[in-house]
Amino acid sequence: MAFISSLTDHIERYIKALLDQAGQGGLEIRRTELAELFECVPSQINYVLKTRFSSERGYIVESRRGGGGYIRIFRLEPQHPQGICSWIRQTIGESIDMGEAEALLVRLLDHNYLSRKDAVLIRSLLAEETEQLKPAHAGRVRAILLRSMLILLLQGS
Amino acid sequence: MAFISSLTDHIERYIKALLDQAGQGGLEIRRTELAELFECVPSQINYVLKTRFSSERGYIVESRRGGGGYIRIFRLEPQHPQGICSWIRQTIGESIDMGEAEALLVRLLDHNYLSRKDAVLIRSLLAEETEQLKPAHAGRVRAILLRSMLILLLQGS
DNA sequence: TTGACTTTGACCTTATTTGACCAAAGAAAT
DNA sequence: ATTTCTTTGGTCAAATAAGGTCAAAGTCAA
Repeated sequence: MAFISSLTDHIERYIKALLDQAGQGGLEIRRTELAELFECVPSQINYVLKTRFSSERGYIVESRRGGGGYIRIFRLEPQHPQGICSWIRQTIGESIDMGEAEALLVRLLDHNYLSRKDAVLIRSLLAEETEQLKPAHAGRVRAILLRSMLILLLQGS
Repeated sequence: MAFISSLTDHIERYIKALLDQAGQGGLEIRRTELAELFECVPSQINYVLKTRFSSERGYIVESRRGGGGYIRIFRLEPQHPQGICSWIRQTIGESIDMGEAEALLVRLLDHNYLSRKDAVLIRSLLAEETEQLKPAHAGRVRAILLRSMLILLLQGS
């Protein structure tokens, strides 16, 4: 951890300032332009994106190659207090059984992060999609499914 | 947000706007005229049709050469007797690759079943959760995930 | 002096744009 | 009826324009 600002820190701050201006809808940049602005190699930009704008940190990055290529950066506004989403990611982990999943749903329901209707739907989708899987595999699929559905509901529009 | 747009993107938007106006019945264009309008070579139009108006994305394109030649474009409504969710289940099936998934998302976006933000989130979750899986397995997980997320959004509260 | 973080560069993948050449369908001429 | 333009649209591959990956080399604090 450097005390003085590294190039990476500067680029990070620059992008975050742009995001502040951009508001909703996200921000679009060209990798080469940004690299020229900071007089660095283009792959430096990828490093900044990977280390500072990861989904764990609440960002989504999409990009396209070729003519008309771009990099888009979206900041997920935490509309629910504290880091509920990172807590969910932590709690679910690699694999989760039905009992743990149920307990998690109940907690989210209790705290009104989830509507009753959505909880019912999630239960039935979890059951439907894992019923024919071998238990060990079912746990991993359940984790992926539950994590994605919850994050989608909590962050989506 | 000022979208970066390639020529292809502009032509795509132009055709989609024409289709919106045209309603049922489809739309007829002259390849050469369109090419002149956008000051490009005629084969550019074929490229746009191939990449943006594929049957995977829900379009039908027919054409005829010679004097009085034309290109007709029809947009298909996603339709299933049991409703959009059944249509989605059927379309996704047991396994789906990223290209098919993207086509489905674009199609739902085109028909306003999905918000832009939700589409971005879904894309990112699909990528994140399948990136370390072997391709064959990734396809099945992607199918499960995409199906669940879409149904959750379309049926939920 | 080691370990984590950063910086660089060589090489790779993908999307778009262009142009030369091909094929079909109607129109005109024989 | 058949052949020969003329008018369209189709195909494909090369050139161009992005962005991605990965590992080696460099830095810096503990």
